[in-house]
Amino acid sequence: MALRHAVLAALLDEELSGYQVTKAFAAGVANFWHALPQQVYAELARLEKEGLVAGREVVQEGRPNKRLFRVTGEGLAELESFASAAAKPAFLREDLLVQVQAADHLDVDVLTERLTERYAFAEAKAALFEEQLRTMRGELDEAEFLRSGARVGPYLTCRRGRDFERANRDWCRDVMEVLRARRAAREEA
Amino acid sequence: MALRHAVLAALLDEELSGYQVTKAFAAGVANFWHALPQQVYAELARLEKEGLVAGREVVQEGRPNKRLFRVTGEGLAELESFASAAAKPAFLREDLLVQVQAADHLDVDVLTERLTERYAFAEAKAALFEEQLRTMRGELDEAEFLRSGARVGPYLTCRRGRDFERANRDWCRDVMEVLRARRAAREEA
DNA sequence: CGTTACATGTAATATGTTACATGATTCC
DNA sequence: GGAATCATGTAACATATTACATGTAACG
Repeated sequence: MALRHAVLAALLDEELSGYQVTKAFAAGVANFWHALPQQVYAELARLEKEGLVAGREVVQEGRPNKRLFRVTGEGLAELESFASAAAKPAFLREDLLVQVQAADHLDVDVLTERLTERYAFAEAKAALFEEQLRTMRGELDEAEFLRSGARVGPYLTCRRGRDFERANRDWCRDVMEVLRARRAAREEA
Repeated sequence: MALRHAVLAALLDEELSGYQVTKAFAAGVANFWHALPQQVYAELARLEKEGLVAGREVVQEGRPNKRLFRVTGEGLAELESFASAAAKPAFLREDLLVQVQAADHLDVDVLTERLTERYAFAEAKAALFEEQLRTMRGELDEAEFLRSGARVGPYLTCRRGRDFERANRDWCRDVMEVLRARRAAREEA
């Protein structure tokens, strides 16, 4: 049970609907956790039943009504106890790394396609995170924001996401270069 | 179904027992995939039934007998078709990021403990990967190995693992410094 | 007039985790 | 004498994915 904590953390600073939490998991939060809409809705229902979040109906016109959730005192206590326990080590799962692991047995052109796609994806995601960071900073420069900004948690995790995607991008570039050079060497021989 | 491809990729360059594959998933392979022994044994059984790997019994004295597995032609074809399809984007799951996301609502000392633990873990893992890289390179320097080494796939994925853990380590250090400075500023006021 | 965004779920299936089970050998 | 390594699983439970279901409104 750990999705619950990711959901609680996402709801800490603002009231959000299930739909918005879902969006967060598809974008920013996805940087450290991943979940499908169905899981988010199910988890919110469970959290509400257990009193860790409280929902309120918001009637809308022109679009479906929604329910906004906020973290309760009990929810915050749950997060505190979660933070007291040792974190499980990270858990990375990347198809592309499996494919590169097998690189010596696979077609270079096919792999290069995959690496090119991932390069573009990483670049786009890094840019998105960078924009979110700019928005959070507002008018302050980074050092000043980190010193005196109201909330730095989401900023620090977002920065990790940006750097992660930058590293992915650079790695894709390097791997493509290595595969290209090895092919050139083979063709010479 | 993707664990199967991670297992196949791990078996590409050498014949391994289920136990050894398990060890690989606990160490190096864990850098891009993660699985418990039970899953590995179950997956190997399934792969063998489907003809993607072939196992052979090795009788041992002083220790239990074992079965060594190698990838078959069909197994390699399966990997090729896996590489032809677009890779799913990475999938990161890190408790500590959830905890830092909530940093502004949690106790700094508790979080610092978590960050210190993770810092040490990342450092140790990066060192382990570095050692594996040295072993793979042998006497060659990196550039030469990448140009002319027999198999570079495992090297390239291991390098990504090393850099990932180095980035984690640096991030932990930076986050602790930010939290420390903010507390100092608060205590002054 | 087709697609995307908004908004929320259920049901069936696949995958992953936890607990349990066994038993010899080597290292501290 | 106790823990770790070698070696392989089964069974029960929890979590995640895929497919399906519904309906309005804004955007191009």
